[in-house]
Amino acid sequence: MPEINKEEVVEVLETIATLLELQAEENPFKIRAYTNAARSIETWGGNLRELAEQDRLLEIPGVGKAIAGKISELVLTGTSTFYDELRAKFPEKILELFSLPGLGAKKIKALYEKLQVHSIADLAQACSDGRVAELPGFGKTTQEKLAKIIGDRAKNAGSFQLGQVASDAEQLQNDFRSHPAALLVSIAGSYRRRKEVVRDLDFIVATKEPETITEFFVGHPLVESVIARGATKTSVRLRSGIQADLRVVSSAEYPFALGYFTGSKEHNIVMRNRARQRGWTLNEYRLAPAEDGATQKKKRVAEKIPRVRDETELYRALGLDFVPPELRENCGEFEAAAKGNLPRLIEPGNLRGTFHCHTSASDGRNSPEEMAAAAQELGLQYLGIADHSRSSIQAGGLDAERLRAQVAAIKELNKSFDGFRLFAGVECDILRDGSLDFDDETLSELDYVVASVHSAFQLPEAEMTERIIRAIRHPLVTMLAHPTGRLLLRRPAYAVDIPAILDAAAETGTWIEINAAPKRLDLDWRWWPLAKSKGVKCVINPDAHGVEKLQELWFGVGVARKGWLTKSDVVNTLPLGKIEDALAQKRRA
DNA sequence: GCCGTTTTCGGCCCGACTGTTTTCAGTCG
Repeated sequence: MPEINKEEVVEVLETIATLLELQAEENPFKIRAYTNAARSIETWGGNLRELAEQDRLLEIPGVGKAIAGKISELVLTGTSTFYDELRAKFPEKILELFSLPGLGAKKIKALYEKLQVHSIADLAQACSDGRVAELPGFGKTTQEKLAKIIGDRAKNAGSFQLGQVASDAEQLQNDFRSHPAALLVSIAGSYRRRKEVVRDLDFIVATKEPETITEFFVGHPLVESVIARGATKTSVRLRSGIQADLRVVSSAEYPFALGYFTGSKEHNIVMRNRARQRGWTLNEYRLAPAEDGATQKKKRVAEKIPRVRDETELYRALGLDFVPPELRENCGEFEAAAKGNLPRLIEPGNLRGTFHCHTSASDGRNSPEEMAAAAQELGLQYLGIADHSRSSIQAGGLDAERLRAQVAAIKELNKSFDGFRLFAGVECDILRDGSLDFDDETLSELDYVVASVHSAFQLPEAEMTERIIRAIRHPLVTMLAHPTGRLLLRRPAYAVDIPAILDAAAETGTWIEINAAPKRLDLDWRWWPLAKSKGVKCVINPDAHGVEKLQELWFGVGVARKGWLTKSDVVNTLPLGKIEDALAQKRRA
């Protein structure tokens, strides 16, 4: 029987929603119910299989009797009759049409039914034949646009790692802030929420001269072409390929626009509902009295609308503490904010050191001296050197002899520092059977050991989980690096039972890494609330292969914040003296 | 199909922009 994981369940539910849209006369709220359930499960920390076996799927918000039945069938039998039947009604490749901007269910339905368009390839052909322009609701412009999008598709894959677009985002934000007509400036959207992958950049600017600001935006050197330009909203394509949207608003509208366009969509829906409960309506410009009959029918007297000058006052108006953007995913932030229980999230300035860094001894570019100097410039008190072990041949992994030489060199270097220390470690491969790449004698000469998987990614989940847990249980292993091995937008996570990994880490006091390299950001933020509840400690590491990469720690802090972590959840916020104690204690345990 | 500090029925967030129309549907966020 095939194992179905959570991601696959989410995908099935999303696909059901998409296909239902293509069905004639389908209830739109039924479609939304499937989407809601998918989103809800995506962020649910529990184990679906366990829940299904105990008949407790209804505990997941947004999952009712019908959807619970489908999930249950999926996780217990590996298939869903409803899903399979739905899939069979439509051509296999029709789903790929949804990835084209400007095409939604209605238009795809028309293309499919009237032109027998079954795939992107079919659509490209229909465009070049001129058949698309003849469809009602379509036209020559649409046809040309679609043809161009299909042509550009390879170039603009559409999704970007946060780190790929950070420099564009920060530069545009800074340039807006330097503009004399810009009164208030912020980046919004998923970038502000520190999502690991973003599809566009959103900028909110308060100004009395919208035209001036828009003109400045479309003329910015980073801009390649203008997609749409209106009085309040302008969209452009940047040279890097990402789309950037600008909203110009008044100062009074700014906090509402900033909140609205920071999202997430799910967060905004709850915000609007809270406004409605108070007899108000919330949009991207203001809080206003609700005009609709619903409120009157319910004979509710609307509360007086308080003054809102910034986001904090907006949250306060709705009975909430200010919610940091990273937490705005409707994953429990409302319950906490209503009760005053939001955590004080870790900040970049809290980090005192970091552990997982490479040098030119393996596949890094700088020497330990250079890495140490860069770390001190960032204000860190310690840095751990953890080059690859011998099995990582592709990365120039060290054998025991070279490792000993490096340890000796680091000891020597440490004599030259004042108030700073290099730790000698290794990124030790976890071999296929869960054993480590060095013997205990070699490992015990180090200050710490980072264990990680670099081979045999295709193992079945149970075997992979057992392999990693064996390494976690090894008394000389200090921390587990990039626990799922994913490369964002390139390679999926290997199959592994993360809750089981977290249990083993909690039991042995082994730290779990947030790998801050933008291509990894692993362990994912969605797992950290569960990890924290189990008492697992986090370590934020840059996996730096050069001095400039140490700054990527910033992305790791974003993940930690998104995972609700505070300073005390992250071990490398400890100052030098205390981290030395913590390392020694782990060895004794 | 889901949900309920007012509801087990009757709701379900809402506005901008585009391209097609000649007053609006579709898409997007």
